[in-house]
Amino acid sequence: MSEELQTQEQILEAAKQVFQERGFSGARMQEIADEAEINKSMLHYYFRSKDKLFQKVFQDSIRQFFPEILKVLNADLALVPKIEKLVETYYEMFKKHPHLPRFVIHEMNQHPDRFRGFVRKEGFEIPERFVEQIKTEIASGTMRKIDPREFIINTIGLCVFPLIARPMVETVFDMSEDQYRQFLEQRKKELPKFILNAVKR
Amino acid sequence: MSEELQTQEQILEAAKQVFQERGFSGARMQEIADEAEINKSMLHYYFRSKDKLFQKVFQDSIRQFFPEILKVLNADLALVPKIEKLVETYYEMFKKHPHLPRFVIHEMNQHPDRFRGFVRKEGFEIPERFVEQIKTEIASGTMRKIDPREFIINTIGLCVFPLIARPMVETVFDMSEDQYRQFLEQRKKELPKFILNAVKR
DNA sequence: AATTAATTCAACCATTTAGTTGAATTAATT
DNA sequence: AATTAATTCAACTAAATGGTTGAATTAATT
Repeated sequence: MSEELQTQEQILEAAKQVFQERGFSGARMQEIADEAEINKSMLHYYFRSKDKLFQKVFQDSIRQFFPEILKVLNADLALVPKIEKLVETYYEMFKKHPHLPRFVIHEMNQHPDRFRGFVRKEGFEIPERFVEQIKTEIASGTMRKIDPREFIINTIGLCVFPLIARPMVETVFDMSEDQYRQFLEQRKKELPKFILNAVKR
Repeated sequence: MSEELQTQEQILEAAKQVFQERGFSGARMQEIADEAEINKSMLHYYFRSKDKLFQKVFQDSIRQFFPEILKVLNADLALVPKIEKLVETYYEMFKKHPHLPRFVIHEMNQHPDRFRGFVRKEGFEIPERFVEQIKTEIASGTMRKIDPREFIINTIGLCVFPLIARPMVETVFDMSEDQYRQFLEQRKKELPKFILNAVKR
């Protein structure tokens, strides 16, 4: 009894790591079991099947990914500090979960309907307040006219892309691991400038 | 003999489709054979193994992806028409190969060293001329100061992200397939403005 | 037409992998 | 201490999947 929570947590942690790194079809139950330092049959004892376990991990991943970003987007902050905080948030999240964004992107494309259904069910609010904020900024002339959806997608894309395309970035610009990390640090300061300049009047 | 090229081409076309959609680990040799309307053993007759076939498809995909973009980046064009052409090129490529960008991103992250080696071996030139162009623009004061690498990554990221994150875009903004396509069309005009504005002085 | 070479495929094999089971162990309860 | 319930695992099964083979067919060459 005392072990239950710990074991389950251990499994989920291991499953998260393996699934996020290799994707559903690339993941092996044995590898998850090894990672969790338990027997393979425990996975089925706790989660019934690979698919069920994956589902749980995927949903947890989305719950980790979306609300944190949406919270910042909808926060009660002026545009400039909001963008700065958003970039910061993304890069902190990446440090802890380097495979998370690519994992979500890959798997939601494998099962778009399942993804859609889950997001709907979970009731993640659209970044409504942020859309309103953008409209207000445009109306008051502090921001040039732009479709708020474009702005949001651009902002998130700019945060995510260098993370999921890491091997390309390192290869094309001939960076070592360390130079890449350094590049990201520099980027944390530069990116808000880029985004804000793009919508300045 | 007369069939050889046709069959091989058929296999490659089918393999490209299946691998790009499902990834290496998600792809099944049987599905590729079905798609190519041939027997499964033909795959091995022509390509020896799943890995060899995948390698070929992956390399062809990169050959399709990189040089076309690099050609535009390094072209002898002023900044404004160059960015416009780049966006146009990306969106045309996506229409023909909707899974290509995500496929390359996913697989290069699964085997970054293999990717690195291949890009090196293939000798894709870094976008040197474009880097020079950016430096010149900055020096002459037509562009604000920015690390050319940042600018290039931002530009490509902005092109690619809404394509690979399609289910998210459709879900968050509650779009139908058709609305998404329409959104991309609109975006083709808006994106160059965003990029150019971001680096305007 | 006969011979040779290239091409195709149904049936098969070997390995991997998800999933099961029942006995053994451990923990909780009486 | 005895009983009951929860937990763990080694060994197993069933199915999926990559890969092979050899005979049959088709095409090219003489």
